Amino acid sequence: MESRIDRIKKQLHAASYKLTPQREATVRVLLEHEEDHLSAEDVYLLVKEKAPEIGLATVYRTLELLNELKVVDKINFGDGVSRYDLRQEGAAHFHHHLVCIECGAVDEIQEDLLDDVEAIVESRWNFKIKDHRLTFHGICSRCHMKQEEEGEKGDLEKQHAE
Amino acid sequence: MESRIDRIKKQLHAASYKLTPQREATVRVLLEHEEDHLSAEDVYLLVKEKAPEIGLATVYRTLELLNELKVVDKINFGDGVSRYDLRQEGAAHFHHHLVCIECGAVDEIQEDLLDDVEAIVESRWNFKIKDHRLTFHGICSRCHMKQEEEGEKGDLEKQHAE
DNA sequence: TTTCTTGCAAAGAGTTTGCAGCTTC
DNA sequence: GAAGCTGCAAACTCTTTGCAAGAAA
Repeated sequence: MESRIDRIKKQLHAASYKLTPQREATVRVLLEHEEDHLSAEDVYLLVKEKAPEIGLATVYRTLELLNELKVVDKINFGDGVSRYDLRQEGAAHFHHHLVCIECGAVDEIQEDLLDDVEAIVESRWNFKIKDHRLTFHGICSRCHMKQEEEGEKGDLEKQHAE
Repeated sequence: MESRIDRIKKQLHAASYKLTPQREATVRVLLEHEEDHLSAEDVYLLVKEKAPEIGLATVYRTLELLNELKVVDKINFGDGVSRYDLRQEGAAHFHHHLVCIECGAVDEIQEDLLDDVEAIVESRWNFKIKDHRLTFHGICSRCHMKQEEEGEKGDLEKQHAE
């Protein structure tokens, strides 16, 4: 069976690039951290564990390359660092993100949800959409629950104080 | 009648900040370029025209301050520069953007359009939305039209060649 | 051989910070 | 005169680039 890395290799070859050991190590790190939103530095440190001789510049160049080939999407959550997110295979659109302003966690939404909105934008603004970025900032379910617990605790303490 | 700058002044005072001449000049530049998406450097150069002695650091500090007070929103379109966008007065949500991948133009969408999507996200992911960022990347109406014209021109040239 | 790729170090770009001096209340 | 604010320069962070050496076709 053809693995994901084989398919990426083919994509590289199709664009006349090679899958060098450094590039392979980088891709493997991305595959192993598909849920995360790693910065170039993050990727570099993880790749270094497998290929200690790799340089940060190579990681940047590889990520840039993968971005060109649309294997990864480069995204910025406003903290001044670019993050690299593996695109779902065959996904028509880039997925969305939920960024928690309490704990910093980043969750993904794979569902598109934007079909209707995009239809409106394309027709009303006569804008041909090629890609999108949608990020919600707010409080994730985990922090939400934690706050409710603390609220109850507070209530209990108040009761004790009475 | 109370002007927009007066209201911003009040907001500053409410948070115990002053509207110094430098801050006022910066705010005025933002008001005069409400349609644009200026970087800190852009703002700096424009403010310099009115207040040549101002320093870049002051502009950064002022923009940071205005961002805190939610007078402006800081946004990043992926070109490695932060841009500062005046928030519509009383707007519940940050507006959306259309970034043209041909000419780089950035247009704004003031309509919310995301109500339904946000309702789904809040209930299905149990995520309390506080803010959002939505940007579409694609071809703006102007470039679109230009391309069609060129297409026609191309067709004509083909006819001549025959 | 020729072309592509790499690691290193240096450079670049954007942003933040330390600090002495200046305002303002 | 205490507190806040400013301009300047230096520092810092993230990213890109030049280049000589190395690997692959």
